[in-house]
Amino acid sequence: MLQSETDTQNHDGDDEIDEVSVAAPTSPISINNSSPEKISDEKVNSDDELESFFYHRKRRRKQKQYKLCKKKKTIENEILKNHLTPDSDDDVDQVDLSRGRCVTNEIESSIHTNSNILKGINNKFNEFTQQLTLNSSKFDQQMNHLNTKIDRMTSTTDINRFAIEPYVDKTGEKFPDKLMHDSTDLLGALGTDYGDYARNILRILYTKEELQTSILPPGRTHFSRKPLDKVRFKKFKDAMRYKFKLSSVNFGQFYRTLLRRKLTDFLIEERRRDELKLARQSLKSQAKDTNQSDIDEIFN
DNA sequence: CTCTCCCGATCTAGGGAGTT
DNA sequence: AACTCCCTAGATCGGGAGAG
Repeated sequence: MLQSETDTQNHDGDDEIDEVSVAAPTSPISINNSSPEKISDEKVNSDDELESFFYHRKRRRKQKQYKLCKKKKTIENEILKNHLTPDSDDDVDQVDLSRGRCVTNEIESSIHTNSNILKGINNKFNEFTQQLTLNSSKFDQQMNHLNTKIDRMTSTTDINRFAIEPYVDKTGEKFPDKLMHDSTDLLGALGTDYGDYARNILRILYTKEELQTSILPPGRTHFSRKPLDKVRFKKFKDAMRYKFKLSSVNFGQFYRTLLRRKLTDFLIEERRRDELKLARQSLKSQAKDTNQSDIDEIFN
C-alpha cells in the first residue's frame, strides 16, 4: 500500500512494528481465505489484506440484505398484484396471501425476540448498577470505620515518645544519673521530646556562633563548613543515650534514622533565625517610617 | 501574628562501576 | 587512563503546621 510505503520511509524505527502487525498469524485474513467468497476476493489487492477482510464482511452483509430486500419486494409485488388483478384465480390468491402472512409473522416474531433480548440486557444492567451502588456504599462505610480507628490511635499515641522505644536498652545496663559539662548537669536539662532535648543540649554545649557556622560531625572535605567539635559532640551523644536509656548497640541506628535529620535542620534554622529576625525588623521599621511620613504629610 | 519545628524537594559532591 | 552514569549522603531551601 502506498500509505504504508511512505510511512516506512518516514519512520525507520516503526518498521519492525509494521512487519509484526502484517505478518501476525492471528490476523483475520487466514479466516477470511476459507470463506466461500475466496475466488472473487482474489482480485483484491494483497497489500491491503486487512481492508479486504472487512470488505468481505461488508459484502456478505450487503448480499444478505440485498437478498432479503429482494424477497420482501417480490412478496410485496405479489400481494399488490393480487390486489390489483381480481380476475386471477381465487385458490392462487389464497396461497399468496398466506405466504405474505407467513413472512410478516416471521418478522414480527424476530422483532419480539429482539425486544426480549434488549429487555433482558436492560434488566441485567439495572441489577449490575444496583449491586455496584450497594458495594460502593459498603466500601464507604468500611473506609469511615478505618478513619475513625486511625483517628483514635493517633490521638492516643505520642509519636516521638514511642519512636525511640525500639532503641531503648533491654539488657539492664546501668546509666549514670549525672553528666556534667562545666557546672551544668546535662541530664538535668529538660525537653518535650528527644528532639527538643537534643536541641537544648546542643545549645548548652556549643556557642551560638558555633551552631551557626558549623555542620554535624564528621563532616566532609568538600563541605565549606567545619564540623562541630567532636569531643563535645561525643558528650552530646552520651547525654542523649543516658537521658533516654538507649542501647549502645542500637544508638548508631537511632542517630542515623531519627536524630540526625532533626539536628541538621536545627543548625540550618540557627543560621536562618537571625536573618529572618533582621528581615522582619527591617520590614517593621519600613512600615513604621512610611506610616510616620504619611502622618507628617497629613499634618503638613 | 510571630516563632519554632518539621518535612519534602532539590542541590552538591564523592565514590563506585562500566565503557571507550 | 579518562570519561560518563548512577547512587548515596549530607546540606540547604521553601513552606506548612502548631504553640504561645
